[in-house]
Amino acid sequence: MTATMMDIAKDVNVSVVTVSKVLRNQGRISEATRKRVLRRAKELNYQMNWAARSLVTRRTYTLGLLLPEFAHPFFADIARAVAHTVRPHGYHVLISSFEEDPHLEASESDSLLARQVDGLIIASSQPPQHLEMFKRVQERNTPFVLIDRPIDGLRACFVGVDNRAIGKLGTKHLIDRGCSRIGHLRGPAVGIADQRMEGYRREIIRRGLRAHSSYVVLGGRSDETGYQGMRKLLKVKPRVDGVFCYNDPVAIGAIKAILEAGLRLPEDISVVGAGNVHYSDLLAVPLTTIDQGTCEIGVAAAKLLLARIDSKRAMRPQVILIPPRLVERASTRAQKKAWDTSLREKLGSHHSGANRILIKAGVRRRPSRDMLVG
Amino acid sequence: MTATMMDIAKDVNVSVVTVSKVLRNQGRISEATRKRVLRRAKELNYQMNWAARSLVTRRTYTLGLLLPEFAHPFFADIARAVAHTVRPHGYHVLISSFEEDPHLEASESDSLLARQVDGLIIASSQPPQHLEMFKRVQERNTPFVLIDRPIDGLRACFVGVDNRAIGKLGTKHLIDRGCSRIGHLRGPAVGIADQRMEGYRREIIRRGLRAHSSYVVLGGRSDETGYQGMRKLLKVKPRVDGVFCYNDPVAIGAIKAILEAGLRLPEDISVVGAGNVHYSDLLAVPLTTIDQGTCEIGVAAAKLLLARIDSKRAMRPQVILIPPRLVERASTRAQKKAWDTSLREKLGSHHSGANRILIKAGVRRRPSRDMLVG
DNA sequence: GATCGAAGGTTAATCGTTAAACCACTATTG
DNA sequence: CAATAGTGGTTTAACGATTAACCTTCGATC
Repeated sequence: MTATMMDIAKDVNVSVVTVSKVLRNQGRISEATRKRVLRRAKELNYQMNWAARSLVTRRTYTLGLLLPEFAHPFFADIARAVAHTVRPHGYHVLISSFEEDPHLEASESDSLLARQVDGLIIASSQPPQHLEMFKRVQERNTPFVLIDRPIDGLRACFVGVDNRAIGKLGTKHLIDRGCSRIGHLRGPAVGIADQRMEGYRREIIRRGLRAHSSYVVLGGRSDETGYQGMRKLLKVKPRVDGVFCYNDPVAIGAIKAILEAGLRLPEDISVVGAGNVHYSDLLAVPLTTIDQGTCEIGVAAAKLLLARIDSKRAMRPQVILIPPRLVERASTRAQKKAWDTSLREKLGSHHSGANRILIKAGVRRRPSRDMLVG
Repeated sequence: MTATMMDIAKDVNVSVVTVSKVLRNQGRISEATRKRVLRRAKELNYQMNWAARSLVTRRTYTLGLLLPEFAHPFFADIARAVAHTVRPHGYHVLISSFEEDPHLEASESDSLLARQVDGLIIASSQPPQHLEMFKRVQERNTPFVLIDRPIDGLRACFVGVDNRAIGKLGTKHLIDRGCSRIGHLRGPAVGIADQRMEGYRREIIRRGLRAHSSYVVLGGRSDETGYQGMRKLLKVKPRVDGVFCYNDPVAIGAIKAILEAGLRLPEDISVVGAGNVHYSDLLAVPLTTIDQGTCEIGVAAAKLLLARIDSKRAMRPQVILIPPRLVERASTRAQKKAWDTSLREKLGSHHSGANRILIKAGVRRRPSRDMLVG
C-alpha cells in the first residue's frame, strides 16, 4: 500500500503531526528529527494525499478550465499558457470542453465545483439571459475569470482581446499599404464580430475614406462561408482593393475566391485576416493577420485568477484587454513606393514607412498609443 | 458556506448516512424520506465534496494525462478524445504538459499520483534507462497506459500508431503513383523515425526498387529542417521523383525547397507527409499525408485505462496499434494514366513558371483540380 | 405467543491530513 | 526564586464523506 504520514511517524517514533510539520516546513522541529523524518519519507517514497489535505485546508491547488473546444488551436494555446503560468505556484489544471453546448457547460461547471477547484477560467457560451451557472459559482465564492467571450450583465473578471482594436489595426494596415476601397467580411452576429466591424468602420471614417455599406458582407467564421462572402463582395463595384476578414479561415476562403476570379494577390486585392493560427505562414499565400495575443490572454487570466484566490476579500471585477499585434505576410501589398510615401507625408500621415511593424506599446490603459518600430 | 450532507440531514431530520445513501441510490430508504432529502439537496444546491468522498472510497474519478506539449494539434486531439471518452463514465482529466523535459515529466507524474488520480495516460519522453518514474507509478498500483511513444524494457500497456505501416503505406502510395526513385526525409534518431524508415525501406525492397542509401536524408521534425534536408536530397543524382517525409512539417519544408528549385509538384516530384495536421488541405500544395488515427489513439487509450481501473486484478500489458490511413491530396501524382503523363510532359510549358503559386481550387472533395496563378 | 425477516433507518469507526491548544522541560531574567 | 520565554514536541478535534455493523418496528409465520 501507499505510505502515509502515519507510517513515517511510527517508523521514526514521533507523532503524525510532527511528520506533517516537517513536511510542510512549519512549526519548531529539531534538526535531528527533521532529518530522520525526511529520510524515512524519501525511503518510503512518500507522496502527500491531496484528498486528505484538501479536505481540511479547503484548498485543492486545482484550477478548472472550461473551454468550448480545446482541440482548437486558440484554446489549446490558452490552455497551455494557463497551465504554464500556474504550475510554479503548485496548481494543476482540470480541463473540460463542452463542445459549445451551454447545457453541458453548466453541468461541467458544477462538476468542477464539486471537485473543489480553487478557481475557474471560462470561455463561456452561456446566453446572457441564463446566468444560473454563474450564480452557483458565485454562491460558493469560487473566484472565476471569463476569457475571450465577455458576458453582458455579469459582473465578472474578463480577459480578452481588444476586438475593436483588431478591426482598426487590420483596416489601418490596408490603408497604409495604399488600399482605398476596403471591404470587410464580417463574422456572425455576435459581440466579437460587431466590435471588429466597428473598429473597421471607425478607421475607414477616421481616414476619410467612404464607408460604403455594400462593402461589408457576411463572411461567417469558416473558410467555406468566407469563400461565399468574397464571391459576393467581388460583384460590388467599384471593386474592393483590400479586404479585412473576421478571422483567418474566412480570409483563406476569401483568398481562394479571389484567385479563382483570376485576380492577383496582393497586387489586385490585399487580404488581412485575424487570429494568426499556426498555419498562417504555410498557406498558398502566406496570410497577413492580426495576432490576438493568445498566450498573453492565458497568462493574464491565470495571474488574475491566482490573485483573486489569494486575496480573501472580494475585489471588484477587473477587465483586461490584450492589445492585438499585426503580423505582416504576403497577402497584403508590400511597402508603398517612395513618391507615395512623400505624398502621404504631405497629407499629414505619421504612419508611413517601409516594412514597419506596428507594436502596441504601453499596457492596457492606453490602447490608442501605438509605437513605430522600423 | 457551501452546503454539506450534514446540513441536509439536519433540515430533513435524518442522519448523514441516510442522506449519503439517498444521494448514491444505495441501501433501503423509503420513498418519502428519499424525496424530502432530494428536494432539500436541490434547494441548497448541494454539490458533493469529492475530496471527502475520495478520501474514503479511494477513487477520485480523475485521470492524469501527461503530454509533452499539448498545444501541438496531435496531442490536443488526443486530449480531446480522451476527455470525451471518459466523461460519460464520470471521469475528469487532469492535464499536464512537460515540454519534452524528462525531469519535469517525472515530477509531474509524482504530482498527479499525489493528487490520487485513478489512472495515467502518458506520452513519455523518459529515456529507456531511467524508469524510476514508472516504478513509482507501479508501486502505487496506479494503472497507466503509454501512448504514441513506446518505451523499451517497460512492461506496460501501449496505444499508438503502427509506424512501420506508415512508412510502408506512404512509400507504397508513391510507387503506385508511378514514382520509381523514392527518397525519404527521415526524422530524428528515435524509435518512431526508425520504424517509419524501416517501413519505407521494406516496401522499396518488396517492390523490387533499388534501395539507394543516399536517398535517405535527415529531415528532422520541423519545416526548417525538412527544407534543409530536401535541398540536400535534390543534389543526389539521379534525382528523386517521390519523397516520403517523416511528418507533415518536414513535408511542408520539402515542398518549399522543391518549388524553390524550380521543380513542379507533383509532376516532377511527389511528396507524402505523415500526421494529417489540420491545415494539410489549406497549404500551397495540399499535402497527401498519412492520418495517424489520432482520435482513435485517444479513445483506445482511454477505454483501455478504464478497463484496467475497473478490473481489480492485474491484467497482462496490452498493446494496441492503430492502422494508419492514407489521405490523398494534390502533392502526389494523380492516378497514373500513360497518355495523361506524356501529354502533360509535352504541354509542360504551362507549368514551368518559377514564381507561380499553386492553390487548390474547388472544395476539398476534388484535390486534383488545381488552379494556376501567374 | 415466541420467532423470523424485511424495511428503514441509526451509530461508530475510518480515510489521511491539518489547526489549535496544550504540555514538559530547559534556560533566562528580574 | 518565581515568573517568563523558548524548544520540541504531543493530544485532541475537526474536514465531509463512506462502510460496516447494529438497532427498531411491524407484519407474517410457525
